[in-house]
Amino acid sequence: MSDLVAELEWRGFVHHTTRDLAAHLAAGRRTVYCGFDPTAPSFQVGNLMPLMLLRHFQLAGHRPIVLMGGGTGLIGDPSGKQSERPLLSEEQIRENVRRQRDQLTGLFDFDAKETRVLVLNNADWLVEQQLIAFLRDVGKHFSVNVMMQKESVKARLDAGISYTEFSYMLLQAYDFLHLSRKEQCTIQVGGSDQWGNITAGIDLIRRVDGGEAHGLVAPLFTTASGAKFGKTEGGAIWLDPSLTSPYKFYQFWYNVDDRDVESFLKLFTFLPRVEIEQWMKSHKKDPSRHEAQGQLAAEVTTMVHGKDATSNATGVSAILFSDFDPRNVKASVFDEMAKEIPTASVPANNLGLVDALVQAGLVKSKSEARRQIEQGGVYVNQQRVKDVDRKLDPSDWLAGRNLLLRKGKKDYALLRGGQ
RNA sequence: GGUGGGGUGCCCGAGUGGCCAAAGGGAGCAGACUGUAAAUCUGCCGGCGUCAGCCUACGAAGGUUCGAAUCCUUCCCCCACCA
Repeated sequence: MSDLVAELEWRGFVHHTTRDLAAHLAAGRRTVYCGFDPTAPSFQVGNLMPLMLLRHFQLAGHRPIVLMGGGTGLIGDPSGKQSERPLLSEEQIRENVRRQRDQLTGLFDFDAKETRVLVLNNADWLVEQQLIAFLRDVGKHFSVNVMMQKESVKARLDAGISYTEFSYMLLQAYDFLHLSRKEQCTIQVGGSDQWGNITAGIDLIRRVDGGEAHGLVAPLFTTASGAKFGKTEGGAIWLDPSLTSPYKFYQFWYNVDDRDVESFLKLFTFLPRVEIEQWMKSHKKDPSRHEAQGQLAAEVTTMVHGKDATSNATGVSAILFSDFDPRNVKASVFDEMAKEIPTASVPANNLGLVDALVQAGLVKSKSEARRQIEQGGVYVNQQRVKDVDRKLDPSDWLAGRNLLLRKGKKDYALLRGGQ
């Protein structure tokens, strides 16, 4: 386990660490945590990076703690944000915690004897915390002057920051202290914007308990094209299959820029170094085969959604992106598609194509639907349609009740209706 | 508290009485090219529509005017300098 830091460095997880982290890890089994504020009902691919980090620690023989921010989520972390965020309701946070918790199942080993992952919720110790006691026991160890120097605060001095968000750092520091006492946790990991909060915790542990603690932050992630990672046309890519279908999820990874595949394979799969190097070798020889992307997509989809989901996604992808005639597709295959691509039930008769596009969710408004048709971006059963007044008629329904709508190159939806 | 500057579409930003659904850029979408790539080029980019036009929009609310993002009043918020 001594070469964990080297392994993480090679994979690109290390932006910054405390000085003696490697020695600290080499000396024995450690407990490491990462916090996640439940600001959404699901994790998204952006959260995958710290989750992978924790999992690497677990694989290397350390014990990971996933800390759900049921308490800190009520306050709001100013780190990396340019403006004050609205407060989320308590019910919202509770619901988000519940849903995100379920997504951890496939990502960690819950059964290992010594290194079993621990999932905690800081609402359990923060919500009941008494204000006066907190200010006396914790607040006294913080210097406002130092806090003002932290990037998360400094960046907000112009735009403004509420006292609530300003206090966030103390809560996160206190979490670390709490976990170091209750769970002998000595390491905290996170994204690079968490560095200030992590060192705040390390300082607190040293001041209050004279304890030693460490931190590691991953680099801020930017894709080759400069776009924010994890966002596509439709918005964020979620881990929850009801928000982002496994097919869409698979497609997200399959479409990764050539220039990014290598770092993605390192960050988001557990493939060993030699294997990644092999994939990259064949990728460089002929990028057009999309082999590395295919491998990446299969690995990540399997990790998050399981083997069956991956084979469905590859199956549907193979059909949709081949030169196929939907007229020859069997009803059972449409049934498979229906599980993976957006599907809408519509009346069978006399529905206008414009309305169909809206109902299928491929466009936001009728105006946009018309525009897309006029620009040649709309296909009914893979046939381009340029007639804005086109109605769907009985001959459009395949295998009884299926109609494949497409907008642009790769945006599909299935309509079900017909007789 | 005082003085000055400012709040425009997803973001940045021009626009100071009609020609403004609002220049330009970015983002996004579509088309061509291609490898379900990148780069590039072209088009689109508030909603509704029987394509004539209608509705909603330039911090908020009122007002002046035939007519306002543009003028006036009040209010809210931000920035700079001064105290």
